Amino acid sequence: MEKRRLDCVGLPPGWKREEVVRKSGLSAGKTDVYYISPDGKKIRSKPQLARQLGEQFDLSAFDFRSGRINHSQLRKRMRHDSSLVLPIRQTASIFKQPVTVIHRQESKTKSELKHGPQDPPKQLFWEKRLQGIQACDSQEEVIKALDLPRNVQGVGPELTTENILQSISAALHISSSPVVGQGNNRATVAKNPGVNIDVYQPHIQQVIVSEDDIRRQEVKVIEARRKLQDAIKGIM
Amino acid sequence: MEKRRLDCVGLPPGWKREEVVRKSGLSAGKTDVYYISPDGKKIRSKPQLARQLGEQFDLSAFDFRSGRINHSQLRKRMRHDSSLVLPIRQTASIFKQPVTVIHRQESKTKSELKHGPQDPPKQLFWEKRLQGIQACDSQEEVIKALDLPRNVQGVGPELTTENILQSISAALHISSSPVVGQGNNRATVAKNPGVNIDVYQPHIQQVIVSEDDIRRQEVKVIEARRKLQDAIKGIM
DNA sequence: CGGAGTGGGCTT
DNA sequence: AAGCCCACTCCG
Repeated sequence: MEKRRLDCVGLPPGWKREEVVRKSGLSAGKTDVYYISPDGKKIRSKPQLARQLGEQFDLSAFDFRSGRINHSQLRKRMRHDSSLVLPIRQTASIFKQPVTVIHRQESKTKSELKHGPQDPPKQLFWEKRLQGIQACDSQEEVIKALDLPRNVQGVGPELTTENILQSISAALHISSSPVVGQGNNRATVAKNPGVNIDVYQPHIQQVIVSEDDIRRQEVKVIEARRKLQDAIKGIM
Repeated sequence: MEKRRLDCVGLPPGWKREEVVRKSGLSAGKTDVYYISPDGKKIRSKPQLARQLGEQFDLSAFDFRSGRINHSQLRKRMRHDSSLVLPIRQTASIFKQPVTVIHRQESKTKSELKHGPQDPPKQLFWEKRLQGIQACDSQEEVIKALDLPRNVQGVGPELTTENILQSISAALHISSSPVVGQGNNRATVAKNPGVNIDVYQPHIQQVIVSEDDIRRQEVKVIEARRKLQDAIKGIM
């Protein structure tokens, strides 16, 4: 029998993946997938793989059948919990990676908490968990990240451009109220993020938009619309 | 595991029904129902059962989960179509049974039919399809049919007490106008049911209600109310 | 490869 | 939201 044994992207080095096609019976034509551990042991299911690898590995996003990290799985989970669930960095491999958990300062007493429906506490800087995850198009080409305009400035500890973009995207996606940035300035926030950060706003300073900015944007939009019209005329 | 495999009332002999409770996972506690065909094949859904049994069986009123003929299904259909749908006898099994179809005499021409919204033709004596179906209480004890008062007399061919009761029940249930019985007498109807029967009325002669009848009924009601009051006092 | 047992899309 | 179906997983 011809078998394809290949190193597997989502797994530690040394692991091989194998596909076997069923040749007869009711399930003829279906394939069974299994994995060969570095020491030659045959693994036939995801639970078995998890047992073999141990606690250090997070297989929640690993698709056993395809052998890849399943991004649609990730999206499914996110829908249920907009602030994500676990303080575990989301990556494109199954290695669990340490992440600093920053607890929000709890100023409320228990009796105060009893009144009204309680929102779960929002983690500060949770967008950092998205670090290293990149969008790609249908051909799996990674889409280049945007550059930030000069007047958009991060507020918070060690924020990369990537972090800031993710923070803004998340705010636009999740929030139903205006996205305006942090009211407090950088120095204040640095002193005590737990108190001085507005968790409902992205980690950027408030951006001053001048009349000139608005006018320039209007010109751009009109320009873009004209180009689109021309393009459509060219097609029809 | 302990399984209850039982012969199933609504199905041909030899079929067994089985209930399995889900023990783990997100759906723990839910039950799955399946059926074992006489040759041991496991059937897991109603469409699959229909495929297995073939055209000879009418599962429209069969409730897969409970394994019974579903009378509430029947009622649901009646709401949409007060004269029922198919010229198939409704029984307590899923076997399709032959039934004599009586077409209503069509005196209208096609051009006449074009005007206004058309009611579907009402079948005469369709209540006969209900023959053999009996009400039962929650302990599955069959509820004894009522006796008819002497002044309630059937009008129509070969009507049993059962037919008449069903006809009256159906009229009370379906009709929004007064239920008064047939205007024409028995002899006239017997001559030509298609013409002389009022399909919107039950198959009974009009009942003469005298002043005396009314007075007797009033006494009965007052008596019943007093007894109910006494019973309630006894409880509280 | 079969089949019990569960997940999850789709319908009501 | 609840339930029905189906397809899949995982282990014998």
